[in-house]
Amino acid sequence: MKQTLPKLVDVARIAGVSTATVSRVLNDPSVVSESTRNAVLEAVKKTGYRVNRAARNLRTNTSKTILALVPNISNPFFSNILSGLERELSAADYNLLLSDSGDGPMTTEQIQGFVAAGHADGLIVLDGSIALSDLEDTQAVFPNCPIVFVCEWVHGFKGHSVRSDNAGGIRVLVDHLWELGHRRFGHLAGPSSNILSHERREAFEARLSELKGEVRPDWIVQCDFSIAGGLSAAEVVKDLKDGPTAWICASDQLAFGLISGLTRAGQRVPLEISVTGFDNIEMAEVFNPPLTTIHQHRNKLGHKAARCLLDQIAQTSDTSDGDVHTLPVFLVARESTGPVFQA
Amino acid sequence: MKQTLPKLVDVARIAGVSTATVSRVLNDPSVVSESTRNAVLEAVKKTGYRVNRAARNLRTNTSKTILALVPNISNPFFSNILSGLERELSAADYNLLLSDSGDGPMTTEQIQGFVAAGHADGLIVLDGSIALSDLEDTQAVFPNCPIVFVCEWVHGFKGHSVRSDNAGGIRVLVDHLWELGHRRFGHLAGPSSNILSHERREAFEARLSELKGEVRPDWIVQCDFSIAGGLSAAEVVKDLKDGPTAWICASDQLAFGLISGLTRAGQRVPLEISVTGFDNIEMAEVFNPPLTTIHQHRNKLGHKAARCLLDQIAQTSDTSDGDVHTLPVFLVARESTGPVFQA
DNA sequence: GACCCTTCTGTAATCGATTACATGTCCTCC
DNA sequence: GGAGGACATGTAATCGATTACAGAAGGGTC
Repeated sequence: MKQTLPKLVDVARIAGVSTATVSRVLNDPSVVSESTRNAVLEAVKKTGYRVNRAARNLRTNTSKTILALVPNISNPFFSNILSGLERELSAADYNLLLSDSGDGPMTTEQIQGFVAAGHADGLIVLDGSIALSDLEDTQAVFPNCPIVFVCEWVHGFKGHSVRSDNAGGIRVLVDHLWELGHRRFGHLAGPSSNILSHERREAFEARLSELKGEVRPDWIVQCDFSIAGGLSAAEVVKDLKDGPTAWICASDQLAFGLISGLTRAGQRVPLEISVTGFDNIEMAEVFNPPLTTIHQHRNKLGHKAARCLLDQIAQTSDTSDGDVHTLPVFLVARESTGPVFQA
Repeated sequence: MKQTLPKLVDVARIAGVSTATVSRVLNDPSVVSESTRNAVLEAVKKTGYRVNRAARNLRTNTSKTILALVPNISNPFFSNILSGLERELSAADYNLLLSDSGDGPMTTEQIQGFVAAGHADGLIVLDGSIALSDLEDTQAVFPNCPIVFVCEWVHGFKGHSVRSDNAGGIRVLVDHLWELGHRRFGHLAGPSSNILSHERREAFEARLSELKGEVRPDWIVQCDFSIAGGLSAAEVVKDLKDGPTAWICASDQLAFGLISGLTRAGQRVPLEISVTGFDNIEMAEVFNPPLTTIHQHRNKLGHKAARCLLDQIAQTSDTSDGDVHTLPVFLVARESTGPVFQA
C-alpha cells in the first residue's frame, strides 16, 4: 500500500537518460535538446513525478518559503494583508509560512529560531514591536534573508518597508472636520508601544497646530486598537463637560466601540458628536451610522511587500538599503461626521 | 562575511564525539551518558548550532509542517480559526503553511501539488467545496498525510472533522423568535454550493415544521455570506407585502448587510422586523442595534482541529476513521430581535 | 585532415542530518 | 575465568535532488 513516490532516478530510467538530464529539463529546459526534453516530460507525466522539496532545499540551500510574523492573526486588518501577500507569493511559487508573534515582542532567539526552522528565504514582518537590535542580529546571522516590513515598522532599521500614508490620512480627516466647523478635537490613540499610534497621534497634533487649533492633551485617550478599547474610552469620554465635538480614532474598530458607547450613553452621532475611523474595513460601510474613515489599500500593501521581498531575493546584490514605500490613502466621507452641533 | 552556519559535524568536533552522538543528544538525550551529553550541549551552545531542517526533513521524510487550505484568508471568520490552529501547532513545534484556495474549488492537481511542494505532514481544510474524489485521490497518494476538516466538510469523506453545532444553533434561534411571538419567518441562506448553507437552511425548515410553522420557499433568499450579500437581499426583501417579521441570517455579515439595507429603506429593526445572525463576530456586540446571534468558539475549532491532526500524525495506526467532533454553540440574545410588531 | 567550437549528456560529488549495525567496555553471575 | 547482557559510542550508508566537470558528437574553417 505504501507505494513510494516516484523519484528523479525513476524518471531518468524510464526516459532512458541520466538524472542530471532530468533535473535540467525541470530547472533549465533550454539547455536540453527538444527530443530528450519531450521524452523526459513524458516520463514525468507517466510517473506522476514531483520534485522532493526537502532534497532540493538541502542541495540548493533555499526553501522557497517566506515567513510572515504577525502580531495577531485573528485581527481582520492583518488578514487582508496576508491575502495580498499570499497571492503574490504563490504566483511566484513561494510558500507562505505563518507565525503569530503573540503577546509581547519577539526575541532574537525566537526570530532566528523561526528562520532557521522554516529555513525561510525571507521575512515579512507586520509587527513593529520587535527590537532593532534583534533585527540586526538576525540580519547578521542570515545575511541572505531579506526582511521587509509592512504596515508597521521599526525606527532605524535599514531595510525596505511598505506602509500607508498615515500622517496624510490623519491630516485629511482633521481638515474634513475643520471644514465642517469643528474646533474642539479629541483623539483616541492606539497603544503607546505601537508605531502607528505615534505616527497618527503626531500627525493629529501637528495638523491641528498648523490650523491654529487647540491641542488638549487631556482629550487624547490611549487605548488598544480593539472595539473593547473604544468602548472603555467611551466610558471616560462621555462625561466630559464641553468636550470635543469631533473624535478622530486611530482605527475603525476603536471608532465602532466609541460610537457604540456614546450612543448607549445617550449621545447622538453625528448630530452632537462626529467620529472618524482609520482603515475602512468592510464593516465601516454598513455600520450605523456609516463610518467616515480613511481607506487603506490593504491588499496592495501585501502585494507590494511580497514583490519587494522577491525582488531582493532575486538580485543577489543587496545594495538597496532602506527604501520606504508609502502608499496613498483617501478619505471616505460617510455619515458619522457632520456639521458641528448648534444647541 | 558569509560565515556559514555551524553544522552537526562542527559541534561533534568541538565536543570531541561523533556526529551520531550529537544527533542522539538532540533527538533522544536519554540514550547518551550524562557527561557526553553535557559536553555536546555545551558545544551546541558555543557554536550556536541549529539543526538544518531541510536535511532533517530529507532524511526523516517529514516536514513538521501543516498545510491549511483556506477559501479566503481575508475573511475574518477564518482568521480566528487560524489563530487557534497556529497556537496549537507552534506549541507542538509544527509550522503552519497557508494557502488560499481562492476562487472556485481546488483540483487534485493543486492539492497534491501543495502537499508535495510543502511536503506537509498533514492537511487542515477549511474549504468544503473540494470534490470528494479529489480528497480520496490525495489520500491514496499520500496515505501518511492525514486530513482534517474544520468548520466546513465534505459529505462522504472518511476522516476527522471539527465543526460547530450548526443545526442546534439555528434551532435555538427559531425557538427564541417563536417565543417572542413571531410566526412568519424568512431565511437569508448562504451560497448553494456551501455545506453550511445547506445545513443551516435544512435546520431552519425542520425546526419550523416541528413547531407547525409555515415554511415559505419564497421567503428563503440565497446570497453569498458577505455584507454585500445582505445588502442586496435587503433590496429584494424590503418591498414584500406581509413578509416575514423575523429574518434568520446564515451569518453575522449577512445580518449586518440586511439590517443596514432595511434601515435605509425606512424599516425599523427590531421594532418592525427582527433579524438574527450566526457566528457572533466581535462586531456583533457594537453593531447598532447589537445583534442577536449564535456564538461559535472559533479559536476552539482551530485548537481542536490541530490536536486532532497531531494525534493522527502521532499514532501511525490509522484505524480511526471518520470521527465528527461537534462543538456546542450558544445563543447571544441582544437587541436586533424583539416581540412581534403590533401595528 | 587537423583543429576548435558548440551543443548535448553522463558521472559522480555534494548538501547536512539520521540511524542500522558494529564495536568496545564494564559488570554480573555461575 | 568465561559467557552473556547492558550500555555507550563510532562508522558509514542513506535520504533525493543539483551541478561542476568531463566527455562525446557534430559542424565549420583553413
